[in-house]
Amino acid sequence: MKLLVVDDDPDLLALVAFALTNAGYAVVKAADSPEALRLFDAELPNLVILDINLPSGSGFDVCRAIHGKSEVPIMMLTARGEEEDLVRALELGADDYLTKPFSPRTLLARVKALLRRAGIEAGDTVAAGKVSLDLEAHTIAIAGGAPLRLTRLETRLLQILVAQASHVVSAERLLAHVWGHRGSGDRQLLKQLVHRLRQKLERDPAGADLLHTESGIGYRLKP
Amino acid sequence: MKLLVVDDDPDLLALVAFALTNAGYAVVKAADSPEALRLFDAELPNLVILDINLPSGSGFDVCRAIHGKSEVPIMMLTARGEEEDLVRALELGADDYLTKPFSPRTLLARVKALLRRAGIEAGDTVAAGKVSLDLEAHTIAIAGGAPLRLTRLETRLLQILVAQASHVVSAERLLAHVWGHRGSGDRQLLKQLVHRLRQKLERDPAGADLLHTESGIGYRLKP
DNA sequence: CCGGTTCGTTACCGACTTGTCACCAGCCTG
DNA sequence: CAGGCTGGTGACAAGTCGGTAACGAACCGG
Repeated sequence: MKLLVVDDDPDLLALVAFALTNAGYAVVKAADSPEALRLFDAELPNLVILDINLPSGSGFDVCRAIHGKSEVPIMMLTARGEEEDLVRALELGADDYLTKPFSPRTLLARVKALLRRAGIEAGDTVAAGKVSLDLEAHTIAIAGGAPLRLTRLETRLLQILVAQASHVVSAERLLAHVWGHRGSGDRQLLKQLVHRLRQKLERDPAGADLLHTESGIGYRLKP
Repeated sequence: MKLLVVDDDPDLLALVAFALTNAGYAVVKAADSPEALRLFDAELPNLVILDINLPSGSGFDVCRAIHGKSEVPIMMLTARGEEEDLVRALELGADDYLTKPFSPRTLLARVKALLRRAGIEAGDTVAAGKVSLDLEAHTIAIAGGAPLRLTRLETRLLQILVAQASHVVSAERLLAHVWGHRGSGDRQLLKQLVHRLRQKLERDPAGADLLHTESGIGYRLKP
């Protein structure tokens, strides 16, 4: 998840970037509007945090330019008592705003909310023991071996199994997570999916006995 | 990229300035020849668009003066049936001309051509590995090879792929970025665009296998 | 107006994915 | 032991996905 932060105040810029980096986001920093636009094109961030008070009042221009070329959500930073600017910014396409001063915690909460509202999900990797599941690339790597390609259903199945690593997950829950509340009695689907997944995993010797059957209950991933 | 437009007709001046601004150029406007020369010195534009019919017939003077002090390309605007003036202007150092009336589209094409010919392209480029994408000229150069011309959609597609180089970009996100459809299921557009882009890239041997398919997920650019 | 380019649309093909059925083996219970 | 349950396996059909070709509309530049 990549964020672009634009502010001409170096201290605030560093503070915001620090807070966001700590929260696990990749942060790109810009200090003026030409740099902001250049970095926006080059990095295509998932969200933009923009100070309304850029030198030469060009915060609006940046907002308009970005909103015109992309649907990326934009969060404006404003000083207290600038309601007019705020309204103008929202008209120009900003999606949320934050009044200075603000706490890093508030910033983080708003950023998360905005990302969720925009339907942009993190889609990172999940790991447990020697298995590492990449939800975005739909691959799994076992003990540092070459990544295996997974299908959509296989990825969903492994997602919950890795998350509950070394705990049994009931067939019901697996069915609900992979297929949604569909044919909840349909064990055959699960049987087949597990079968096919095992075949795929056995191509990597280290992954041969990862998937354990707990008879009458469900399945378990042994990491 | 900064352009100086000189015309004594306020309507035409505004129209031309609007078209060029919309295309992303910075535009400086002048209504008469003293102002033109003053602004030329002050702003040092990359290209001058000059009406031949300035009051007191001084369009030629401006042309000569500018051509004498700089190598900047000059485009003259002429009314129909002023061939003599045209020849004189070209002798005085004008590089191209447009006959009024002209469409904004034509103007833009000629301006771009002139800038390219003069070798002062904007150079708003994004790079990743051996590929270098020029967002303004709509060209891509691979491993230092000759630039390939791209269409608008191809450029937008490559922009996001280059920005996320060697990471998978989901079909959803590509669709959203190129067409603006949020979550629209229209994959056929993407299929076609990728197909056409691959054909174009294969004309450069170094670019033959840049675009990788990640089945069920999206595409990836291997730099 | 003409020729070229760009782009959306439809259609078809092959490969992969997924749902479904059939069958088998093991286990438990009456 | 019969019958029912569970889980594993193979096979097949339907659906989906990606690549390719071809047509045509819209647009642009001359």
